[in-house]
Amino acid sequence: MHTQTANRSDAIRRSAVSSRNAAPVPKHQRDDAMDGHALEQSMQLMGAMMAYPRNSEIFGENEPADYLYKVVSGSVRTYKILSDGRRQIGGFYMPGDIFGLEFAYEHTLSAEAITDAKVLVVKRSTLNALAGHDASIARQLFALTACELRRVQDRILLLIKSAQERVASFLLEMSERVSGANSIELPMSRQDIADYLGLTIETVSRTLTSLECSAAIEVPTSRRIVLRNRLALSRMNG
Amino acid sequence: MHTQTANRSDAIRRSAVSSRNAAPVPKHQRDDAMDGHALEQSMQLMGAMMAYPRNSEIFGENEPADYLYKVVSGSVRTYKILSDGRRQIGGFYMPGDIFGLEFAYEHTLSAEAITDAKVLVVKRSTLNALAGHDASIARQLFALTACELRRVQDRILLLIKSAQERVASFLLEMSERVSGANSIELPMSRQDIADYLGLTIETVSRTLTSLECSAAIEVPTSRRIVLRNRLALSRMNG
DNA sequence: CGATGCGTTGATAACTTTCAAATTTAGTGG
DNA sequence: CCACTAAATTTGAAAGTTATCAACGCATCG
Repeated sequence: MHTQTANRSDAIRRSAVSSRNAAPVPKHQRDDAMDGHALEQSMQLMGAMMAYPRNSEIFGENEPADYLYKVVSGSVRTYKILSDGRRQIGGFYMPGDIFGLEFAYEHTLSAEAITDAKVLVVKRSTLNALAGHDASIARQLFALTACELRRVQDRILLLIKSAQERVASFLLEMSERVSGANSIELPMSRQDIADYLGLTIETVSRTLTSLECSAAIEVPTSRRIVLRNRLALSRMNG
Repeated sequence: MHTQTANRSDAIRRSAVSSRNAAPVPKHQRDDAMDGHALEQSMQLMGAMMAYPRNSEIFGENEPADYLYKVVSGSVRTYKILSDGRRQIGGFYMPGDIFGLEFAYEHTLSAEAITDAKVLVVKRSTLNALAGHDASIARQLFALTACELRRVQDRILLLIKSAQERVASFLLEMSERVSGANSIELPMSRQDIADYLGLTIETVSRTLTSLECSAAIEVPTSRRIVLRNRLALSRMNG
């Protein structure tokens, strides 16, 4: 089923690159990237730590994609502004996630800090050179790319579904990525969520209310969401 | 479904023989990788030419992604069946196009011949080995991947738009890819188009009718479409 | 305070799907 | 080659979903 694949790819990405992240990664999910933390260590070693204030730009569309980025703290969104003014969010990145991996010579998206964020920045050419010497780094870069592609494909599957399915999928995805626990602290606004899911903020808000009424979730504050009935949410994923 | 695998290994053995008769490659496919035809030539040389009848499976989801495929004649669709029975089409591939480039160890999509098709099949490991020796091949593989990723991202942008915008975009895309001319012969059914755009066949049909009424296109037969007003179609793209 | 930004809620309109039926096209056997 | 059946496409009417427009509540911050 669809949820399965989404969760799986997330887990792979996180297991490959994240270890300072508090959330423990179940063992079976590690098997996909067995060659340890070579990439992570390299990034720590060669990377520059940068601090970005809330809503500041990390890179812009059409800039050369010379760097790879790893979120250390805070969170990040990538996005694109369409000619009609609408904004499509490409993805959200949490501590441990790697972004900027667009596999082209220029960025096709812009990136901004959602909250104040610390980001490790590494020159791509450096990593490529390392990959030439260390096959485990090459494998991890390959695995990251495969994950990114799968993530984008999963989003396509998401976008052909109903509003309720999209929101439910989003909550499950965030739960996996932020903590794995039932209580989620969302770093992003309703508008961010709407632009990610291809909905309006009103529809997102109404859908959350409706999920709350059906006892699938609780919304103590607008940024905190508690999953009360995961099974019900999963069933909505088609 | 399973005959294919048997045929495949058969054909691979007599690979060098059958790869002589190559179809001309559309120009746009070349533009993406400037370092000549190294990759193309390698595929011709090392690939096995396979013939797939209409609607037959080329590979299935979850099979190991050991091969790369290049359409020589006919056309191909990749797709995924969702748990609710809906089908999402991942992409259409025309002569000259390369598919199966999913950048993971297993296919995440299935592939079928839309029409009777001839396909050049090359072992991925062979290409990787070649890429190790010939940087131009490596560059072309990289460029292909970047292209594929961008195509998927563009589709996300498509899926958040209205039915009219999706159909208009689809027609312009097909025009680019099939011939560049205004008259398009579509190899795929309305259902294929609908599953590609995340719409129903009725909506696709109605939208085409409406575009015809507004004189943007002509539909002499259901499979042939003539673009009468590209500008109008482009404007719909947002 | 009053202003401002964010989120929620309501009413209505626009759009897309669904279900049903008519029409055209394609394939098959006589 | 025609007739016939099956499949694909188009069209219509009704229902369902989401967007739009407008108003309201609720925090935060000068």
